[in-house]
Amino acid sequence: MASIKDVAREAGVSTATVSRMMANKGYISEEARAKVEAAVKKLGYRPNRAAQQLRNPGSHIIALIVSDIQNPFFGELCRAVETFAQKRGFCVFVCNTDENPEKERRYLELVGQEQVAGVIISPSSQGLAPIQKLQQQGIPSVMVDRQVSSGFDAVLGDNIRGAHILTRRVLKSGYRRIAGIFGKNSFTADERLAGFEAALEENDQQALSIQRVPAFEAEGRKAMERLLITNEKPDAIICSSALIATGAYRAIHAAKLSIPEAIGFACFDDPTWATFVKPELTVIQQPASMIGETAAELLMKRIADKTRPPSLIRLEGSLIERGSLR
Amino acid sequence: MASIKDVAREAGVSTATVSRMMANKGYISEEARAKVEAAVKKLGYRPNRAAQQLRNPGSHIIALIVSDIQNPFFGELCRAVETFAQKRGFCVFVCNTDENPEKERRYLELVGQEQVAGVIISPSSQGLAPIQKLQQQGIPSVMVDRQVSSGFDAVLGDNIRGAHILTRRVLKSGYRRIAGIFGKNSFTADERLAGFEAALEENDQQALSIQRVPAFEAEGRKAMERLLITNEKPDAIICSSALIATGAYRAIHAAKLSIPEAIGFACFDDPTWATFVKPELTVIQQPASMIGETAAELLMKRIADKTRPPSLIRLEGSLIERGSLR
DNA sequence: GTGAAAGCGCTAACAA
DNA sequence: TTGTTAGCGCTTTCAC
Repeated sequence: MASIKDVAREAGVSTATVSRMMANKGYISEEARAKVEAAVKKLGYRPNRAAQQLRNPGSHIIALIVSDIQNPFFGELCRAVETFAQKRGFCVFVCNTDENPEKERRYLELVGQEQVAGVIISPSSQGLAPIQKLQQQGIPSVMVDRQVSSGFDAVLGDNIRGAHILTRRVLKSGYRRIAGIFGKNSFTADERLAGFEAALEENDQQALSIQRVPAFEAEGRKAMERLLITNEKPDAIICSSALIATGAYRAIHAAKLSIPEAIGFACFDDPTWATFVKPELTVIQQPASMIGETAAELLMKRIADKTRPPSLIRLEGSLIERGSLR
Repeated sequence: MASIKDVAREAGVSTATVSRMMANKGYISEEARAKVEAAVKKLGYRPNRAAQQLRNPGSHIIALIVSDIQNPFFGELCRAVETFAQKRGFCVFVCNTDENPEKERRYLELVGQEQVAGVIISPSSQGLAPIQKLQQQGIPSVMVDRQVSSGFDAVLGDNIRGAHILTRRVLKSGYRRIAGIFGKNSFTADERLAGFEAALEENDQQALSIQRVPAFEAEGRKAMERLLITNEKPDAIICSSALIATGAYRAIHAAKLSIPEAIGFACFDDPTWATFVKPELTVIQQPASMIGETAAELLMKRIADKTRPPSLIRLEGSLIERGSLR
């Protein structure tokens, strides 16, 4: 790999001139410029980033650390972040932690070393310490989807309100034996559960049953099956995520229960299959793109001004009424 | 940020000793080790990657450049690559090009500068030049899902054979007016089309109609609608991807055509909704995880030995027979 | 408008 | 076992 010295020699100028020319800084005679350009081309010279970074730390890279790259929510979020960042001249590196705190720690450390301009992260519950370290290094960061501590920038879905709205909608249809299947060890599931219970309480109701399970399809199915063999069966179900809903729906289907008559069904997220089943599913759609874009924008602001006070932004999802509730 | 000098001074040793200690190289007395460790902790010292990289180029990062991070196929592939790479002590940065050759060029250049250990890429059709540049820089790379040129490592789905199998299956059911809706400007769609036509020809048939459209749901729907208003309607449809199939299926549904009697339906990919519709969809499932893992493994091999001859690996998908064909 | 030279933080000979 | 030193490739004064 040709270095700046090689170019300087080839062009018959000093390295300083080459450097100035590469960075478009300072004065350069047309003659020198032409010579350097020719040499650069001839040698296929590309400045060494490591050396540049050693001299002037910083980069135009944003790290986006997500907990599950296969989750369509994060897919949509990634895309939104990317699009916004590109517009501002930043590139995005996406890292997948698989909800694994150890991987998360590794990636956080890695991006710290790589001197990224900022990081957007959906932190695991144990993620506070590494993020604080990031702050200490002076690397701007914003959390998305989950908040592990206040005092940092964060962009979240309004889970409580979303659950509240969805639950009220279920009640409005006259369902009274309402069961919920919610994720376990999950920030969003906790919030959604809180909204669910609050809405119930405000209407002097209480949940028939609340199942908390790992957010996998199989678990959603098992939970639903459990619900279906009890003496007092639920007449409506709320699921806290698409994966859980997928399993729960299959169980209902297998039991040949008619929706919405025998049982009402509603969930968070809006998977493709929601409009393929009959009746179609009533859901709270998460504003994933909006969250991503907002987070990217917030990060840019913090990069520009590290002293601004942290903001917490809540973005509302929308209730999409289809036919799975009476 | 504390530097190695600060640590050396604090510990009362030379920078060389600190360096050796950080890298676990060479001999260090217990005493020195303890002093350095204390100083490191006290100062919160972290080696500067840029400086390290300047001295010893290279990293343990793999770049995974995908054309559409929202596509579940790539989601699954990412995860597989990640899992394999982590096992070998590598981290993965995922970049999303959105099928945009300009973004692709930028990312390829970026990861070249960042001196990643290797790159796995699903290249756009214009992606040859930047990849060759990568090779010149000596950065190992392997292509997945698409091949833009031979002479490089590549791991691909066996699209031709997959389409061949699927088409034969359609023929076996006695369908004879078979139409195909295939992606446009797409390597995989081209291959699938070739397999489709070959299978037809081998059975002395020919396609009733071949639609080539951008791979979006709306386009799939429009193509299907077009097919449905012709005089001679197809009695079976093959779609080259999930997104196209989604739209096509909606059009069939809207037209109240019964599957598989009035019209047979089959497609590539295995979206969640494939088992939510009745009858469930017969599909060719792509071996996304397998492709990802194989690509990661191949990349490791090339990193270890840059002179090995390039391999081209074709991985078969599996025909999943459900009820959408007679 | 240009060049000489110092130095970013680190590592690897080599000498002690 | 440890320290001294040179230098990785680049940018940036500062003097010419």
